[in-house]
Formats: sequence, structure tokens, C-alpha cells
Amino acid sequence: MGLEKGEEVTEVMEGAASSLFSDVLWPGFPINSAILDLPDEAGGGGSESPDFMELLGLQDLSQSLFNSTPPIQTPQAAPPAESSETVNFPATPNSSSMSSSSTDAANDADRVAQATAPEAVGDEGAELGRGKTIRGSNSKGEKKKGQKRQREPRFAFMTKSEVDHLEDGYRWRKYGQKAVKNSPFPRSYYRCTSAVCSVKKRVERSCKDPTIVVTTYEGQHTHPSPVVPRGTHRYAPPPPSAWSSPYLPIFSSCLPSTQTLEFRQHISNTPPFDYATSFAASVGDARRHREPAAAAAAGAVRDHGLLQDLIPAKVMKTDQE
DNA sequence: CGCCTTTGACCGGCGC
DNA sequence: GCGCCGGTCAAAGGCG
Repeated sequence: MGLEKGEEVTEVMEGAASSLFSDVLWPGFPINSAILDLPDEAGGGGSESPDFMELLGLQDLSQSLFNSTPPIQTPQAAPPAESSETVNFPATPNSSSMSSSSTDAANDADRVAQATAPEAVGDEGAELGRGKTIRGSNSKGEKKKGQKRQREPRFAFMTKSEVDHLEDGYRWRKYGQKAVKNSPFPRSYYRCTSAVCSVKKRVERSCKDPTIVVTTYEGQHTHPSPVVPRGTHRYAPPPPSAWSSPYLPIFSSCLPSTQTLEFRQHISNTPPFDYATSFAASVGDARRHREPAAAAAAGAVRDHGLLQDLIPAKVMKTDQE
């Protein structure tokens, strides 16, 4: 199902409520990023989703983003070799900026809402599903008819990037890849490699704009984000408060009370807890096959003090109001 | 050797 | 009931 036109869109946050997030604003989050805070249950159903980007005025939003937000200049962050973009964001060395107007994203959000299997409730269920539970005898038996599984909070980032899998400080294991209908690009499925963590993420490219990567996180990391890379680099881990639940209430409080879609323009609204820190850490995980620039960039974005430099004064002002 | 990706198959939900 | 589609599993292979 997804968001139908005419369906309520409670929040298209363009500066409001930002103070809520100001203290947790991930300094490394791409300025030109769009965050799709996906409803827990958008209704499921039809795969043909409406263009909710359009619905939300994202098109205009993204345009204004690119037009009004000057490229963030960060002395530390050299443009990654992989990126041909000149507008780079320090926190995402392999991603340059963000925003999109693609219906692909809409589809994604829509699909996300309907996609996940209904058995697992919370981390436990999801993790069980990792094994045989889903296929096992109890998965069906435990599910009550007509009762859908509660989903993990999901959060979609649309990032303009040349690489599909954006480093976010966590270690992920790819467990699947599927061709997506109406899209020439496959969707990749990743799971956090931590045994105690069941966070998943999906990565796919927008069919409308192949330079845009839609990353959808599901679940909540139950461990510190900085999985120390096996490589040479490590970034400064976020404070414990950043990777445990404290931010969750904030996140939760922002979830629409009704089944609505919420689009957050991160400039004024932060991604929730570890999604933010996760991304903040992203560049840090330069692990293999990532350019050294990532490491440099990682160091560049740790300091919240840079926030002022990263966010246009205008935005900051808005943020404080 | 450990970890990761790839990839075909399988499963379940949903629409027709 | 059937078919489509998304999500997941797991074996095999690759890489450092």
C-alpha cells in the first residue's frame, strides 16, 4: 500500500522540531541528504507506490538543497577517488551529497513498509530469523493471523554516491541481492555482523537517478558503532550515549502517531540515534577497499564543533529557533 | 583461516 | 488458487 495521495503526511520537516535534534545532530551527516523516516507500518500491500517524494515536495526540497546549500568545504576531506562529484560531504567520503526526487526512493520507502517478514518481533525475532526460524516450524505457528509483525524502526538515507555500500562504521555482511522490479539496479541486503545485533540495511540505487543510493536501515544497533576496522584506520567512537538507547525516545517521538510518512531534511532534523552516529562513523570504517580519504574524512567529522562549519548559518539559526 | 560476497533456491505475503 | 515479488538462506567461492 504505502502512502497514497491524500493520505496524511504529518510531517515534512523543514526546520521545525529541529531543536529536538540539535544536540544530537550528527555532525557528519551529509548536509545534502534526505532522510526518510519510514513508518513502522505503512500498510504493506501494493508494490506500486505513489511518488511520495513528490507528495512530500521532495523534489523541490532537494532542488533547494542543492541550490541553496553550498558545497561543504572541508579541508580534511578530499574527494574520494570513486566519486566524480565535487560536492562532497566530509562524513561520507564515498558519498558526496544527498537528496533525491526519485520515485525509486518512494518505492523503496513504500516497499520497506511492507517488506519485512512478520514473524520476528524486535531484535530477537529478527535474529532468530537469521537461522532457521523463519523456515522452521514455529514461524508460522506463532504468528497470529492478520497480525503483522512489529517492525524495527526504519530509516532511509538517500545519498548521492558512486558506491553502493556506504561505510557507516559498522560491519555488515551481505546476505542477499535481489533484482528490484522497475529498477535496473539490484537491491542488496546487509546484516550487521555483530552477533548481538540484528540491524539490517538495504541498499539500492535510484532508477531515476543512478547516482543516488537509497540506504534503508532497520533495527537498532545494540552495540557500540565502532566496530574497529581490521584495517589501519579507526575513527573515534561516539559516546555511549550515542549508541545506546538515549536517542531512541527522540526518534520515537518523531514517529508519526499515525501511519504517515515523514520526510526529514536532516539539516534541521537529525537521524535518530545510531543511524546518525552510524553514518557519522561511516567514513571511519575504511576497512578494505575504501580509500584512505575516508579515514581523513572520518577524523574531520568527529567534532561536533565542526557542526557550525558544516551547517549553513542560516540553517543553524533555524535550528535554534 | 576467517570473513565476506555471490547467487540460486526457497519462503511468505499480497493482489488478482 | 496462482503468480508475482520481496526477503532470506546457505553453499560455494574469493580475498587478504
